Amino acid sequence: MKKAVDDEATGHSQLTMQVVEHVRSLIAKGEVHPGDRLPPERELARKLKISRSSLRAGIGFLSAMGVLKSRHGAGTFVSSGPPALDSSSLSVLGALHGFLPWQMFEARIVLEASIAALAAERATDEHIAELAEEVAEMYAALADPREYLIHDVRFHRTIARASGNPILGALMETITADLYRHRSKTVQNTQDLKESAEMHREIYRAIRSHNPTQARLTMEQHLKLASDAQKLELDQEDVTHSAGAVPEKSAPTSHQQNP
Amino acid sequence: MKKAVDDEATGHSQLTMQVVEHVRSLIAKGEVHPGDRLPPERELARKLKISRSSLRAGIGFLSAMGVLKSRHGAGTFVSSGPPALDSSSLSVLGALHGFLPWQMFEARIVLEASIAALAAERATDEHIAELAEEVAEMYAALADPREYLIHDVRFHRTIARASGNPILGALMETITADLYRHRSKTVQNTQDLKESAEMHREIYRAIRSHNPTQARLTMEQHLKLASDAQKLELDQEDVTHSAGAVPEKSAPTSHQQNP
DNA sequence: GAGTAACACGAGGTAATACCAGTTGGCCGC
DNA sequence: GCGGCCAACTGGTATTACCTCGTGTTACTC
Repeated sequence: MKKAVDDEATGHSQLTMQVVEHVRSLIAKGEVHPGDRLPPERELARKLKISRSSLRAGIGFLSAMGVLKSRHGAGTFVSSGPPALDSSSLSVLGALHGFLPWQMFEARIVLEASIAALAAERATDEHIAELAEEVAEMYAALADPREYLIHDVRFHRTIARASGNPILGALMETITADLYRHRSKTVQNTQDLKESAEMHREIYRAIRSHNPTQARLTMEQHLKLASDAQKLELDQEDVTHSAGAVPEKSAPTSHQQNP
Repeated sequence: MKKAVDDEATGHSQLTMQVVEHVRSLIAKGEVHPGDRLPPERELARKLKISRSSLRAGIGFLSAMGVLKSRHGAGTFVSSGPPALDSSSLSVLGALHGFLPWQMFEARIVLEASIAALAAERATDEHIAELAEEVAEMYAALADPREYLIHDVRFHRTIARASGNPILGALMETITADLYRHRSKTVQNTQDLKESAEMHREIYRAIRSHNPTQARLTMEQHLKLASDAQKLELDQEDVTHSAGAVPEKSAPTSHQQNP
């Protein structure tokens, strides 16, 4: 009997897919939930009647796309949190096809603007209340950039949830996860944070009044500013790293992170 | 209150990442191009001073995200064609988090509409000429659904290229690839195709006249219709497959995503 | 001589096994 | 009772052997 759900020319071997199918059904049947630990590899391999190597191939596949996470010595766990592809997906794909930073930013803006518009249409009172809370916390954390960032992220995630479309949310997570890798080193000054908080408040208001157009616009505006700030960081990093390798204002044509 | 903002300890083992890095640099340095064949596993393993198992873990990782494709007996190849994540990524992720078909369609509409808008801003004369050609071929293939589909896909891909943002293009490819899996069985009748061709022509005209708003609107309109048609197919498939198992319960768990 | 069938070699796929390296928690000694 | 140590888990890596599939070559047939 072949359940072969997904043949396709992808070339993934059958056993690997069998593992994927099994894990999928485990979750679909509610036997394991996000955050749960899977049975140990040796045991699972015995149960599936395959070797541990093959099982590991399947587990590798799933963790490559962010569905599973293995912790050495502890076990293999189902990812919790918002759905998202593995952060390195885009990064590697980008290295292949030469994605440029501005394209990354633009993709994020496009996605989040549309998400904000959807959220303005569909947000429930609970969502709006959550957003209000996060905005408040942002104002309260103006002096603590690390704390601010937490609520910043939560704000955007809440909007994604309010949009009612987890797929768009997942794509957003995938992109931002890649973007945040460069960040978190340099912290913004209080000045910038205040400005940022105000923009978040505007976005919140647009969503609260269920005005998609306004939500889209303010979100675009917000992210454009944020992007510019981050681009500066990137350039500085570049200068710091290459230390005179390339003169200023070098062609941004090869800006991918490259050790 | 926990400081949840994911640590994103991806958990990918070092050796796996070493392989990823190596392949990445191979491509970055232009030593291999899309479509090329990589050295055999045994040889690569020797060169990287790691075991074949570990190498295979890395290769599995890369092919899981659609960067490499292994063909049994032939070798391992770098993916060619437009950049895209592996089609099964979204499929598996969707199975886990319960993505619904309409969300898939909506995500596609959002993406392609934005892409069309960008394309209207940036399309070069060459792009526009290509689009014109594809539209013409669509009209010429009204009687041959299979041929029509080819040019349909090409039309959308050309727009993605014209948008100047390969990242958005990759996301689009990822979603549509998943969507097309259900399709291609049932072919549309000539009636529908004619209508479809006309809409493509309208999109083309909006892009040619560099009118982003119009391009976005017509693209949205087009995809909305296409989605409706495909939803019907899906429903029929459902009925066919489950044969009266669950008649109308197409949405078991409305969009929940966070426990 | 042209076409085709069989073969051999090289590639990835799977398996079995041993051992390495973090995690965890219970047990023992102070 | 408390703290540190050790043992039994866990996943991670390495080694080896063998299977299956592609592909190019060779040899046989017509």
